[in-house]
Amino acid sequence: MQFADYLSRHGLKLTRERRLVLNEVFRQNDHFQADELLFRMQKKNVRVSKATLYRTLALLVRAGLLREEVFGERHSHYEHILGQQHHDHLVCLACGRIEEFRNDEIEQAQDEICAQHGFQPTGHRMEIHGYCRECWKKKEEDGR
Amino acid sequence: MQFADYLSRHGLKLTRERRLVLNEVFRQNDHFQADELLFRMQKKNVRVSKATLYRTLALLVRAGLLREEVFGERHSHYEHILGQQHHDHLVCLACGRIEEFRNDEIEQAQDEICAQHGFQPTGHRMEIHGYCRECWKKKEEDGR
DNA sequence: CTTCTTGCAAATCCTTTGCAGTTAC
DNA sequence: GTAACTGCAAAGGATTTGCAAGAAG
Repeated sequence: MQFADYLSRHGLKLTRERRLVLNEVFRQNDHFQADELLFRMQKKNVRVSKATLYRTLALLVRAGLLREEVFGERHSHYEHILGQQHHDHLVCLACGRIEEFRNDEIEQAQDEICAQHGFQPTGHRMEIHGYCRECWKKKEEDGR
Repeated sequence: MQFADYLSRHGLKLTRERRLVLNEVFRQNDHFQADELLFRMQKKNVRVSKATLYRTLALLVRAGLLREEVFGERHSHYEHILGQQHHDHLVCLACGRIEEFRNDEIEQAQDEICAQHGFQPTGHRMEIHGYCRECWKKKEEDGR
């Protein structure tokens, strides 16, 4: 298991709590926040402390199994990496929903920009903020 | 003055403190953080409380004079809008320096994506993370 | 004069840390 | 065994808020 490997390679231990968190993380199908995950675990009577949850999420990020995103808010969102390819995000300002997209032109243009600036990229983040179809419709109907 | 207009249109007052903050904000040539600004003002013996500073920055954002950016960290960065056109950012992970760029292909591709998703954009953020020329060179020289 | 503002300190939100007891290897 | 881990509660950083006193219009 990738996580187990990462842990042993670094002299760390695979504990009951880490297994529980890992399990729940990979049960999520999209973006989630730390306290959401904790809440879901508590509902199932899976007890892990907040401290351990945060510590384990950080570990999963370092192990390359989880991606951390900050969407212009003060808390992090996470999404797991399960054979997923890179993508970017549309963030709805009304309902908070996050849609994903991927566009090769943008990816290419980025490489060019980096080359022009002598910049060595390690990653990027791109978000488009606005209103999703439903929320925009609602806004229009409310007479703006 | 744009800010004065905004204030009176909204029944708000142009106070000494707001003038002081506005002044300092437009003296910055690039990205800054709230506490940096406060520190600079304190050095000049321009006294404004932290609370008022934050309240005024929020006001300037609402008035459309200031742009708030969150660069994957937990605190905001700001930059004023002074006849500046829209641009995106290259963020160096080693020295924290922020370079700006603009690319029309990317802007266009974004419009297409929004159209495809029925998404009504209000703005976007794009950051490329990595190492600037100098920091990359240093890294290479250090034997990686 | 009335409403909006200010500064202060306390509160908030999310996250991290110190520590004493507990567990994986 | 012993180094790494856990939960707790307290600390942390950035930002926000309640309130009584002070200015703007």
